[in-house]
Amino acid sequence: MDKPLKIPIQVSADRAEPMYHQIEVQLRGLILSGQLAEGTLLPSIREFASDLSCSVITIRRVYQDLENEGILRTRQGTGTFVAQVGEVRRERYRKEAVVEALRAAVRTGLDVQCTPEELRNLFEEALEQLLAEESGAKGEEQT
Amino acid sequence: MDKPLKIPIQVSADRAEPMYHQIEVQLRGLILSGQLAEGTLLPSIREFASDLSCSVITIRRVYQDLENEGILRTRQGTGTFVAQVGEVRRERYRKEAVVEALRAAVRTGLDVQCTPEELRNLFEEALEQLLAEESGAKGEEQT
DNA sequence: TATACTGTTAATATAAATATACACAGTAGA
DNA sequence: TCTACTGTGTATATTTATATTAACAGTATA
Repeated sequence: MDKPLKIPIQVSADRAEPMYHQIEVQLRGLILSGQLAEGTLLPSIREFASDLSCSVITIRRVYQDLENEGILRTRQGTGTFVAQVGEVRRERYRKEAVVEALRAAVRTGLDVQCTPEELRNLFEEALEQLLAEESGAKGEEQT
Repeated sequence: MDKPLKIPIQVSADRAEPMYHQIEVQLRGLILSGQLAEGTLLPSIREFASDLSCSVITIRRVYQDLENEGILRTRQGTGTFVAQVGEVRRERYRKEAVVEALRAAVRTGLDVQCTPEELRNLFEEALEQLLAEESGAKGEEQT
């Protein structure tokens, strides 16, 4: 049995975003980007909860949510693993949340009578800006 | 003093989306699209509440939220009006909600390691699909 | 001024989201 | 088997979001 590894996740109870959601987003990102390989044993809910200074139940919820999404597999008494999702299904899961968010945004735009052209421009702006922020943040990490 | 007009808004207590939010989205749309002209007197909170079969407080919240956004102006004892926002400011208000939603969507995409190209494609897909749905719904209204 | 409209405020009810503790049950290995 | 680990289920606390009532205060006008 593989040794469970330390998961590089940062959460803060101060943020408005609930703990379980912060964890889900980051863990999902690690899995769908391939940084956590299929079959990887995750920390036990107690160990992970201790690491992140939160309740066992919160981790339990995260594992359960991601299992329902199909990207984790869990067995009582044994542990929780990254599921054996094929490349195709992984792509689908990866896109689902994004598509949902994009649709919500577009819907908002149509509600206030944005034209398609206008929406494309605003999208491009947002994308450029966040890409810039991200590369900026990456650079600062090394400081 | 102008006669307050009937506002064409449809709400449903059955939907998961809260009442106040349904009303806000639609009323904001009517104002920012120019269908409700600047200076227009809106129904009193009691009359509007009666029309929509909801509480006075719910309408009150809507008016207050939109006043905080700067697109309504309200005076105790007199009524609530569409604010005198210039074309420039109206454009800004109109875009704000959309930009926020788009940024959230893009952030989600970057979280799961989408490439910019991929996000552009997904955005275009979502836009096309919702445009199709909308024109479809418009057509059915006449049935 | 009287009255009949406006919006306002405070106190409260209800439901949903978030987070928790603790007792329970399955699994693996000494 | 015993022990020490896994996840599971129940019952509950806490907070936030949503919605409400009823008494209050400003405004316009007959």
